[in-house]
Amino acid sequence: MADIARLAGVSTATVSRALNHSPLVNEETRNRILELAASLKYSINIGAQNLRLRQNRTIGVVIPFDRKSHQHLTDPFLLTMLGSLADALTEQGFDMLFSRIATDELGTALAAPFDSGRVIGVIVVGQWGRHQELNELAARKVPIAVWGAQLPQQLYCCVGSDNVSGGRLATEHLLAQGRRRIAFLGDLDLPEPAQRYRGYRAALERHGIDADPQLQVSCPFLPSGGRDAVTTLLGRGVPFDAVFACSDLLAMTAIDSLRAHGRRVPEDVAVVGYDDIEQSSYFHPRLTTVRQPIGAAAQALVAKLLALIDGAPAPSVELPTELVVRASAGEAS
Amino acid sequence: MADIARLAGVSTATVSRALNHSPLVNEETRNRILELAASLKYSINIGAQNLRLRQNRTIGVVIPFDRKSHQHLTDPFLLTMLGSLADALTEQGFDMLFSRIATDELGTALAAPFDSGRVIGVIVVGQWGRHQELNELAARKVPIAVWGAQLPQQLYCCVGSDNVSGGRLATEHLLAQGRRRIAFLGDLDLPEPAQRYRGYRAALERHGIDADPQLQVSCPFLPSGGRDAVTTLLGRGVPFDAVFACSDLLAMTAIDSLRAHGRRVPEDVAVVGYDDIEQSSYFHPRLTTVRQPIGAAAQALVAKLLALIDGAPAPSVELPTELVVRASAGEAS
DNA sequence: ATGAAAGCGCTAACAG
DNA sequence: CTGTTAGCGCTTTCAT
Repeated sequence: MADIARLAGVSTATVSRALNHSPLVNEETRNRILELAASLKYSINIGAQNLRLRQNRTIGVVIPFDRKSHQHLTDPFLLTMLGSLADALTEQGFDMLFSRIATDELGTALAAPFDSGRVIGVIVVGQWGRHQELNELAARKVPIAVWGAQLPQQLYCCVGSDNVSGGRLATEHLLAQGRRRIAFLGDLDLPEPAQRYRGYRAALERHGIDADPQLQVSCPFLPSGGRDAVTTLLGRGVPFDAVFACSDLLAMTAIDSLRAHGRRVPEDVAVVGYDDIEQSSYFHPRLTTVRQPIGAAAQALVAKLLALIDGAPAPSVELPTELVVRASAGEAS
Repeated sequence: MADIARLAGVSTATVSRALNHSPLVNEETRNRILELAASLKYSINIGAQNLRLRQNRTIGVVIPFDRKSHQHLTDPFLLTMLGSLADALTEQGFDMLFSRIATDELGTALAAPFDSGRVIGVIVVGQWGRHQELNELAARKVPIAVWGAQLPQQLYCCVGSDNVSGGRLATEHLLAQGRRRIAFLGDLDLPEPAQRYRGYRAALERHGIDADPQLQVSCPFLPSGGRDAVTTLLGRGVPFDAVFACSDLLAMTAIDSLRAHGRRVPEDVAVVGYDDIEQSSYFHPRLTTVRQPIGAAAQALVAKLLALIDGAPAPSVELPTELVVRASAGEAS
């Protein structure tokens, strides 16, 4: 900027004003400065500007990972969420600082980019069993919006889908297809699968069916999850004619594995997934699944976070959930 | 920092030194300051620090989008690349500033985060037909590493796979399966598909087969691409017994569409994809595809960019390409 | 071992 | 309309 001031024969203050399109500066001068800046490919140093203005238009996005298992980021649901968040943020004129943090460091590392002034708020995808740490951040007034499940005593703003009714929807559909031995795939230690399980239980109960604990198998949201779950299920020797998986990734890998074991889908085993990622529409058989509106979720997360940053209240929301009937669980009922 | 200085009864200079673990400061004083900082959840303002130190550890990552078609970021290949870049960057201790830019603005907008000092280098995923603009940036000494195809007169550092041999590999495999009418799906206006097409042509030629232009269909890397291509192909009424698609996304949506049209894969039509995204291994039929090592690619992009930033030379590289034989094109030959 | 002071690149009173 | 000056939060000589 000093260079430009010298070349234009004015003070840096004038250059600053011109660059910011202040009406105070003479049009001729402004044009001269603007041309000069363009020809030098000069662009205001945002860091210095932020420092001076005490502002910032960068939002942190964190997708945690589990140190033990989840080395790489490959779950299509998470990836799609990331893409949608990028789109939503771009649309609002914010930059996205993306980072991955190990779940066991969430408590300390999550707020670092905020405390150090790099971002003005953080979006976290998933609770990862760190409800308490997230609550502490919210209590500290760190602007934070989390994708996940609503929990009791939740201080932080949470955006999620209606997991209980999602679980109910999926199970009711399977029951309507005449299935009675419905396996449940998902990690009950995580809030979202736990709520979906409640919906699953409720639906069974409504039909007078006892839930068989042998049909519930815990598995992480990983590609190996569906495969391992099927192996476990088969190993237990319990009969089952349907599977409700807590994510489409799990559903797809389970289907692949069932097929490898000679079970036809949906004839022998009907499968319902959760998420409705794009791939579900061209997977074979096309996946029947509980739709989570990812695009809307990303928009909501951004909107909530911006509200929080503005000091406005941002109550948690549960996005409506919807069953998308395709082929993997038999025809529409 | 001023607060801490006051509370600790020292100057900000000492606080700064203590926080940076300078050996110059008395151990007792340092501990007092460190504790104070921890209890206040204080963390150095990175913006100010960067300004003063004239440094920065943020890298820009850009995934362009085509204004006309590609509204949202859903291609699993791109998403996986993004995830891998995030992992590679995190591993090296760099932050990632992610942005989406319309292809028609690449020339001007790509360097903005660099010129404004927000990032010290940029990774661009895909050339998007903007070879010239990318060259100009490189000529301007903007540190930039691009995922794409090597082209004549390329000034920028490019990391890509060996597309010609990839195309050859895929086609040879199909030929070895006895297929002779091989459709090619991909946009020849883009450098990578164009190179893969050269490999395709070379393989056909080696077997004394004339390439039928009716078998080449242009389609963008979108979910609708494979479907539309199949419709076009069927509409042309030309017989075909195989498809080589320029991405797994295209291959999968093409397979879905073929199935909808009553064609069995691989019996009636053998299909080979390109990329080897994770989903290919649990798609049905499991996809035979040309593997692009995405993780290695991300590592290479980061390494190249860091070299460039250090002022070191960073020659372009072509990563080796490999055929992964699964089920969508028949048994292994 | 610590403090005073200057300055990184920018903007906003305040004068003129 | 434009220049002077102070200061955003930090680090680093240079003194002491």
